[in-house]
Amino acid sequence: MADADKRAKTMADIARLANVSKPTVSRALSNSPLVNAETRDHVLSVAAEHGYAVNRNAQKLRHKRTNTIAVSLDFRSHRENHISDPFMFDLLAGVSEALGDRNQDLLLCAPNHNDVVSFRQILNERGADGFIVLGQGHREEMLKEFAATAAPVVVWGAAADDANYCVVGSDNLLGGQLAGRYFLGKGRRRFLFVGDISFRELRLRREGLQRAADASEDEVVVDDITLHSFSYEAAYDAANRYLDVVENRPDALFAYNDTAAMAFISAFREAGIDVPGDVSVVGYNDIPSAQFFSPPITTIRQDTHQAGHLLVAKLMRIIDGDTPKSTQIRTELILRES
Amino acid sequence: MADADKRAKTMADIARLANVSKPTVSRALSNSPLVNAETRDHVLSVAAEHGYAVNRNAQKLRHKRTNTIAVSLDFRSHRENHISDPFMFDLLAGVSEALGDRNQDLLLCAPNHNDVVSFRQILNERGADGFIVLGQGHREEMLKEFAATAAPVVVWGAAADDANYCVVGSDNLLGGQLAGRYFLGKGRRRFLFVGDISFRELRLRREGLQRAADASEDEVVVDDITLHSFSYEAAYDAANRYLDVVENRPDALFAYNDTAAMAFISAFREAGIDVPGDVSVVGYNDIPSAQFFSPPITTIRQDTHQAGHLLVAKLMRIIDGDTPKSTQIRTELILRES
DNA sequence: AAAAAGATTGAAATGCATTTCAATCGAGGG
DNA sequence: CCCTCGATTGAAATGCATTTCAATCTTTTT
Repeated sequence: MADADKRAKTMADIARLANVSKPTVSRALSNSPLVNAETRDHVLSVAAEHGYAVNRNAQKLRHKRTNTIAVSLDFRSHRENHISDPFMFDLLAGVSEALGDRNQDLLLCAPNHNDVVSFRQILNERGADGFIVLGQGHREEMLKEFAATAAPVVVWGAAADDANYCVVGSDNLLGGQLAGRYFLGKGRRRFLFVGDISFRELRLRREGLQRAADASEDEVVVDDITLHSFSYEAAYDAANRYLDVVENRPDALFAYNDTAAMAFISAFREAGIDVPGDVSVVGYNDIPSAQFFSPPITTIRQDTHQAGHLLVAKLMRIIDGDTPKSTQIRTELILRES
Repeated sequence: MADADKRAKTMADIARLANVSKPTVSRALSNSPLVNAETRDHVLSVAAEHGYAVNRNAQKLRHKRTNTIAVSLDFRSHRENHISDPFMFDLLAGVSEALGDRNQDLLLCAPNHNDVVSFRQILNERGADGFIVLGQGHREEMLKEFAATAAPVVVWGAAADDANYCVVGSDNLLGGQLAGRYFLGKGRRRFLFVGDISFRELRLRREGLQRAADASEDEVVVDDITLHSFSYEAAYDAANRYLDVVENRPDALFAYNDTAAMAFISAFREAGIDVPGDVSVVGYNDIPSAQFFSPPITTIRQDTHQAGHLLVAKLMRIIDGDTPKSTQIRTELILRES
């Protein structure tokens, strides 16, 4: 408190004030056994008294490690998505917590371009040790190239068989199977899958649904609607166009996320189709509004907390030179009224 | 691509490869007029060829500025809030975009403790130029102390008259007035405000509601329910307890956010009270589920995009030594069915 | 043609913390 | 009593980019 001088204190200042040398201060602060206990306590008290804090940039420059992890989040798709999907926010919260536990800084990035150069630049220029990529996208090839530049990276999503990078994601196949079994249990036999299967995650959900259908003794058909936008409106429009042309209406609908499920339910009801009377519906992600929608939506929930911790744990191992395997997180069906 | 050497290139490497000195490389990269155009192009091409990127840490060390802004976000209250309020996510998206535009890095922080030391530490140790505080809280005193340490900080919320720091926030007073006038227009005369007025923002919303009531020619009463938790359940329970004891039921309800509005509507309906027949309801924030709730909720929307840009613009001015005034953002009533 | 002004460039210093390596001191061994 | 070892400490080097200041080379001015 007795600091008239405005300039921030440096380690040299503390050294002078404590009558020791810079290396001793450095060692005291890092709790090195190379410094006498008394000396260390003295230095620490002087440092505290003057409110000294190490200059992280100098520290990062000297160490080759920055203890900073870049997290890329595609806010644009969030905005586009009229009814925002809070799922990514939960994931971000999980990652933030996990990084905090490990004393790592979180650099939040919204890359302008989805190319290797942009990603590589973030790592190099912004000075991050590793990269966590959240948010789906058609980026498998790009990420493969990126990982090939020896970039420590972990991705949220679904792993390709030949992926050269580590992926943490939902058990999409199981998610689809859970939905399918739920439908079968309700006596449903005409499934409809809504989603763009050019995304691997969604293709797997579709595949899980199919497997459940194939496992049934009765004949079960699975129809598809491909959506090319993530917005509520796009889903709503697609639902209406579908209702105009469809011959045999489905009695079960599995949507790639809760937003799309809501859009379809609204369109169905307006067309006089009852949910859950005529059609059973299952969504994905268990976003908060799912439980307050009318009817409350049966959906697939993922453990975002676990996801955040896994993403971080794996990335740290990669940075340390290890090559951890991809993993899928806990995935469960939340039974509600749809 | 012809780099067998794994070690990242330094500026000295590029200087040698381009047959110039380090200062020339530095100037070429920063587009300084102090370097000949031809020389600059040559250096740039050599740098690009070898995939060189400046070491941001060395750069930050040398400049006194880090071009990094710390953003604190209280994920805990987000988790507590059972139905998550995507509002903060929107705000974060706005801030992220605005920082990106200005080429500033975004360091996302979830401070463990709400004390000056923790906040100061983030600024000093993490090496950020300034601080954006998102998320409400009882922190006015702490932030005052924090700002008094000459910390460049901008806060999302409501400004106290004697605040020594810059605040950007909703026009809460107007928000309350809009709700009140909406009720009056529907012939409502018994208002109920739901929220904890120990938070300045909510106190102002309550005050706006009161002013609208006072401006009416008829007699209008305003009742209060104070919630001490932000969760959906807490609001739902409070609604039921209220219904047990209340003598004269309200005919208009203004809730501090959309989640609480939903909880009250659910409780009211279960008690046989019709919304909007018996009671008109206005929420706050216009979260996505507000429009899909049954009935779709009339609510107060804030321009989060503008908010993000304002927060950043003001912070940059503070860092440059200016002292911008606090501001309120656009606030409007979204008419729906409640 | 000499002098002054301007354009380019580089050597060395700087920012701050960490690390290497050598120096010092007292203790235990022979 | 001399020597070696361990403990403790500090001087100097290091990491990388930027900045100051002086040096060199061109032009322009008179």
